[in-house]
Amino acid sequence: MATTRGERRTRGAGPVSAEQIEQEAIRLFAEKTYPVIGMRDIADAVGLLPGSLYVHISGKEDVLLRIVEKGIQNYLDAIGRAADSHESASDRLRAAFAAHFEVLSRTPEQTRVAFFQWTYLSPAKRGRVIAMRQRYEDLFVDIVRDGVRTGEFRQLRSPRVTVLAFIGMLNNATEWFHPDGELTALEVANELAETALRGIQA
Amino acid sequence: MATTRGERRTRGAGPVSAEQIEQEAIRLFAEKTYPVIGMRDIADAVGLLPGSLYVHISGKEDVLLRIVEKGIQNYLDAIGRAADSHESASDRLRAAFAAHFEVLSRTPEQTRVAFFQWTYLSPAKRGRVIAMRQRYEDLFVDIVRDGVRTGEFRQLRSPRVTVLAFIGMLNNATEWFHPDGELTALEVANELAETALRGIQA
DNA sequence: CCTACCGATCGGTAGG
DNA sequence: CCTACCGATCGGTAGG
Repeated sequence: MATTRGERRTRGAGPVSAEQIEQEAIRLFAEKTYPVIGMRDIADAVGLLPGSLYVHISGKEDVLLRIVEKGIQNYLDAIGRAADSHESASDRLRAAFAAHFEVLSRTPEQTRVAFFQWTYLSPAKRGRVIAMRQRYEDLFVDIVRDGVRTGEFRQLRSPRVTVLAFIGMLNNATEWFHPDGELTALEVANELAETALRGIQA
Repeated sequence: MATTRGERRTRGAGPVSAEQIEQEAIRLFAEKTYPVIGMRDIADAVGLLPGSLYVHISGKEDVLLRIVEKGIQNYLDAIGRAADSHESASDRLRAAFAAHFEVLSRTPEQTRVAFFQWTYLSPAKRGRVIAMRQRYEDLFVDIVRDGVRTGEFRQLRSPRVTVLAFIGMLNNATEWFHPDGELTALEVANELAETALRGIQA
């Protein structure tokens, strides 16, 4: 029941920064989830005593908020670039899938926290996160609607449900994709984009 | 920060059963997740004092285990029947999607707990759950492999990745599907099965 | 950045 | 099923 806490960092390894605290928090939250990680676990990981964390951060929830916001922003940036080109809807969807897996392979732990643990934020802090998630969803909605409009994609009975299914597929890949697995991020992205596109092309 | 606890049940509404405790726990875990729900919350919901819960249950984790195991079993039963017929692989995949959404629409909260909160079980109790999840996955793997073997589906570069994507799509639907939404469970299942099948058919 | 500590809350139990 | 309570742990702070 009691978690064995890791050893303290060796002293003299330099002063601790808020950035380092976030990095260790990402690792711990991704491994065990936010509510079961204590400030004492984070303190152990960076080699401070619990109270000393508050020199660098303002509170536990604030650490989570920063991790989540930056984590989603990584996806908005990468997929935003992919969705912005003047290529066909098919090529933009392919590029969006590739961008998604590229970010996932670069930040797998932060992705787990950002996609699945933002729900632990108090209502007051959720607003911006929900808006960011909406923008992320809209990037895909726009591509699919575009393709349907130009006739590149077939008339879907419910474009929204289809997009939610695609996004769910991508989000859930966080649970099984390993950056150092048999297939590279690009290979997995291409495989899934191929199936998704065949599924909706006219 | 502090959760306002619900009121106690009116006394005299009959004795409490383990079944009722599980039902309230499903509701609360689905709403807020296992670690942030206290035994005091569950006690309030069923109208007992915290200590009295232990007349009916042996511990918090045991309640979670039962919810998770029954929750997954619902899917194994329904999808197992769908996957067992002598129809084509396409029809069996369609039936499996329909069965999935039928169970989801019947037990949305238990699904949320079973699919996403089994990770809070201690390693000792995870074994059976992981085995059940594997059987669930294999039901889909078998259908897809079958279809590829008979030439009904195209040669996939990675059948496993494709199946994981389909399952991820279904699992993630737990987050957006509403039983009383615009589309029925069967309509959503058909829409997604259509796209998935077009994606992999030869 | 540490020492020392706060009030609150946790899952669970003894004894009736 | 309640009364009364246990030891452990939680996020966070005062004062240096």
